[in-house]
Amino acid sequence: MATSTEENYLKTILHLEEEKGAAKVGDIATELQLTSGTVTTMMHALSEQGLIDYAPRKGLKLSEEGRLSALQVVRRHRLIELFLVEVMNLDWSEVHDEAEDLEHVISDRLLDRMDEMLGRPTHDPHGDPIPDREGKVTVVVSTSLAKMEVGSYRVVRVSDESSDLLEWLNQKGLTIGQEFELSREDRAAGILEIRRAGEESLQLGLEAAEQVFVEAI
Amino acid sequence: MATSTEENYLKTILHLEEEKGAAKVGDIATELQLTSGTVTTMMHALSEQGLIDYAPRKGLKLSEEGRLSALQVVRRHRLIELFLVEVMNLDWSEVHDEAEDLEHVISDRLLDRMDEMLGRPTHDPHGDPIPDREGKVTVVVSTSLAKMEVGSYRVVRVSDESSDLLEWLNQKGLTIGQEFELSREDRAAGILEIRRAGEESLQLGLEAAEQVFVEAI
DNA sequence: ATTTTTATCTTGATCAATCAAGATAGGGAG
DNA sequence: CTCCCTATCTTGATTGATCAAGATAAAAAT
Repeated sequence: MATSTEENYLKTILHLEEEKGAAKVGDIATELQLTSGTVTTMMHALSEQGLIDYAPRKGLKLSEEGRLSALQVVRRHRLIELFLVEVMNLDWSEVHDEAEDLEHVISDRLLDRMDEMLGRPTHDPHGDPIPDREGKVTVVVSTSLAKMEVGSYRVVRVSDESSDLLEWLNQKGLTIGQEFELSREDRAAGILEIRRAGEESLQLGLEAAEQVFVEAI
Repeated sequence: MATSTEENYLKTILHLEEEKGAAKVGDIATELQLTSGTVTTMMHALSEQGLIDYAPRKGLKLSEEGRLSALQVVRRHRLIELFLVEVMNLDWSEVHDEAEDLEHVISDRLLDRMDEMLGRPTHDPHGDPIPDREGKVTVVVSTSLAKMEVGSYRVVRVSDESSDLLEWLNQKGLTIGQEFELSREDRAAGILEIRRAGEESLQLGLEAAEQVFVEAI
């Protein structure tokens, strides 16, 4: 139905709606690295197909149908990422781009095989929830490490935007589920210190900590 | 480099060159279900890129570079098919279309993981050879069952053109490596009879037998 | 040698996705 | 209330892939 270009627009709109409450033409353009004129054109096309409610200059939002389509794309993306990590033994830092391409091409049949093989998982390698076939998502409650005070925490999610960060975290063993102690927060210097039993303590910049989401334990 | 459309043209040209000695504009058009005008246009583009040697109205053939590109696409296609059968447990009758899409999208990194996981295989699920990274292929000597006389044979390759036939063969256990006896050839009626120890005998039309390649044992 | 056939080529048009450049509307500044 | 800024929109052009219809050349038939 939707072309892969359209799928990418839908995914971006969903992302922006979750991130900032609403998606604006300019933000979509920035995220997809396109000019706003191009985005405007596509908004008409998506509106035509009933995938978004669009009132020129007033705003736009995903229709129920559009939201479901977007969630299916997200589902494909995250299942593929998990498959690449679990089955193909790729690193969590290198699966995003691959999934970005595969998500538009994989058949429902193959996707279901992956899903089955992985035991109908609910979360991808970065801790993001995998929508089920009906588009339902299990919400993860977590707060950015950057906002936390000294105490004990568990990593529940890491933003997959920066593969450099993912690589570093992986190397340091700070993966999903990992428990640690936030032993020092030096806000002035913008540095957090992390400790784990039997490991050297780690220093982490606030920038990076923004991307790591944890729950208290 | 080449778009996936171009990759499909290259693959088709390679296929026709192997099949009939040379690829003609009209045959490419038939195989890809396009008009010959469209193909002519693409011939200019491929020629421009040095992927084929093209003399309008006189003929065309893959250049060395084009042949290597085509072989890489074939390699991707066949490795993916084998992966889908061996790892994802899909049936050999349903992997062709999936591979057709995936072959243009999968990264070299992921492809190599598959290759490694499968133990650097040399043949796909239909018995077709998988070109190596340099484009070298291990040729399989085999003759169509349709041309054979009464005797003992082993299945070494099956054309993957008809998924119906593949399904039927699979159901009857006539898979790659299977040994059997051609017990009767009734050319007039266009029917062959096949026997295997402890199995009921099978009747196979010449049409179908054309697609099954065997070696004498 | 002339005609006919048929494959191949060319041309003009279309569709999706895009950009650059210029037009416009709506919200805030004065 | 008027002006201006900025986000959004419109327009005209481009690129890749395609088709339909008509032109042409090479081969085959007479």
